[in-house]
Amino acid sequence: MAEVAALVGHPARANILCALLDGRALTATELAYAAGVSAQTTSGHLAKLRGARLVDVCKQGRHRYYRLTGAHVGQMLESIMAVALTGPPRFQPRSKADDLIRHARTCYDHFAGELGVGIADRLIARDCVVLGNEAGEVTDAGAAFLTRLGVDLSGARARRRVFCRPCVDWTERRPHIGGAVGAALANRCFELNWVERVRDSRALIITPAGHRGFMEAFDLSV
Amino acid sequence: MAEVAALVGHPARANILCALLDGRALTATELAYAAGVSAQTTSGHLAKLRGARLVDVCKQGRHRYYRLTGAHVGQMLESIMAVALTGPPRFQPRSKADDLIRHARTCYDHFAGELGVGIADRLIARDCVVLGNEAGEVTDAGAAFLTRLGVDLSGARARRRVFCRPCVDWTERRPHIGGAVGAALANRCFELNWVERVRDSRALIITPAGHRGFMEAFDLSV
DNA sequence: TGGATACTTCGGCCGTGGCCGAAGCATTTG
DNA sequence: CAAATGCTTCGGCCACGGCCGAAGTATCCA
Repeated sequence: MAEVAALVGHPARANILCALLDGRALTATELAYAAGVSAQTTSGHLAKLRGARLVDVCKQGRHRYYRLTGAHVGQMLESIMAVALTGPPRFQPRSKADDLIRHARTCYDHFAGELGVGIADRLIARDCVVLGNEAGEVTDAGAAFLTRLGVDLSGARARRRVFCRPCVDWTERRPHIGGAVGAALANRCFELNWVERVRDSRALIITPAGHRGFMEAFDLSV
Repeated sequence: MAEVAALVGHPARANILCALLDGRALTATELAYAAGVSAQTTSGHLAKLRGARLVDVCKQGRHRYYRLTGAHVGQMLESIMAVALTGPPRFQPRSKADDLIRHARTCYDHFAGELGVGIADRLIARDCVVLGNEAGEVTDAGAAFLTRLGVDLSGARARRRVFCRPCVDWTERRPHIGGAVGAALANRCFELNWVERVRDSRALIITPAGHRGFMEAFDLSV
C-alpha cells in the first residue's frame, strides 16, 4: 500500500496521473510535458507506474499511449485530492500567470476556474443542470438551452464516458461541470471563438466575442 | 496532492495510518510500536501527518492521543488499498494474525472481512439494503429488520455523514456496508457482545453468543 | 536506404529525507 | 522535590531515489 501511495507521492508522477485522470490516453512525450521533466525521466516514472499496474500502455506505431488501468485508480486519485483540499491552505505566490489560470482554464477538456464555476452556477440556478455529489444530470430545459447554443448533446450522449459529472475546482473549491457535457460545451465555445488557448498553459483568454456571448447566453460577466 | 500521497507513501507512516483506520485514538508510543520505528522517529512522522491535517491530536495528561481527522482520510486509505490489491500479486506470508483479520475486522467503524461481506450479502438477498456503485439505501423492510435487531437507525439518520454507502472490502474484494448504518449496526453488535476487539489489531473475535446471533438474525455461519 | 522521430536504458552526480543517539520539556508518581 | 514516564527537538550520518546527458532500439517517412 505504501508503494502505491509513494508512486503518487512524487510531483512528476502525480502530474502524469492527473493528466490521465479523464480517461484519455496520452503519449509519453505529452506526459513528459505535463510532468515538467525530461523524456527519459518520464520514461522511468512510467515504467514504475506500469510496474504497479496504475497505468496501461498500448503501442501504436512509434507512439506509446498511456492510460489509467481503470476507474479504481481514478477514484483513488480523486479521494487523495479530496483530502488534499481539506488540508491547510497553502502558500501560493500570486503572479500574472496565476491570475490568468485562476480566471479561466481547461480542466482536461472542459472549463474550470472562475469561468467554469460561473457557468455551472448559472446553469444550476436556471434548473438546466442538477449536480449531486458524485454525478449530475442535464434537465430537459437544460438540453433545450444547450442545443439552442449549438452544443452537440447527442454526440456527447453517444460517447462511452460519463455524461455529466461535477468536478471540484481546485481554485474555487466548488464544482464545475465535467464529463461529456462539459467537454461538448467547451468545444462549442472554442468553435464560437469565445475563448482562446494560451500557449504552453491550460489558461484561457476570453475574447471580446466571448465577453458578449457569455453575458448574453449565461448572464455572466467574466 | 503529491504531498498527501507522499505522506502515505512511507511504510512507517502507512503503518501508523492503518493502525488508526478503525477510528480509535492511539498514543504516540503505541503508534511507534505499530510503525516499527523508534519513538523520536514516530514523533517526526506524526508531526508531518498533523501538519497536513491527516491526523488530529488531543492531550490527556502525559499521553497524546492521535486519531484520523475524519472519515474522508479513512476513505482515501481504503481506496489506496483497493488499488494496491489490484496490482501485481505480492508475496504475502500467511499467518495466524492474517487469517484472523481476513475473517472479521473493523473498517474504520463498521464491519469488514468475511463477516462484513457476509452480512451485506444477506441484507441484500433479503431486500433489506440496496447497494449501488457509489451509494446505497436501506429499504423499508430493512429499516424494520434493523430496528427489530436494536440498531439505532434514527440516530444514524440524524448524523451528518453519509447514511449508507458501499465500501469495497480489500480482502474479499466485494462491498460491505459502510456509512452511518454500518457504524450503527457494528455498535449494536458490540452492545450485544457478539464480537470483541483483539488487542493491538483491527481483528475481531466472534463470541459464542455472536455465532448464535449472526445465525439467527442473518442465517450466517461465520 | 538514411535520416528523423519516439521512446527507453545506462551511468554518474547530487540532494532530500529517514534514521537513531542524546538531550530537553512536560506531567505524573513516590 | 526527585525520579520516572511520555513525548518532542536537535544534530549528524547515510542511503535511496530523482535527475539529466549520452547512447541504444524501434518505427516512420521521403
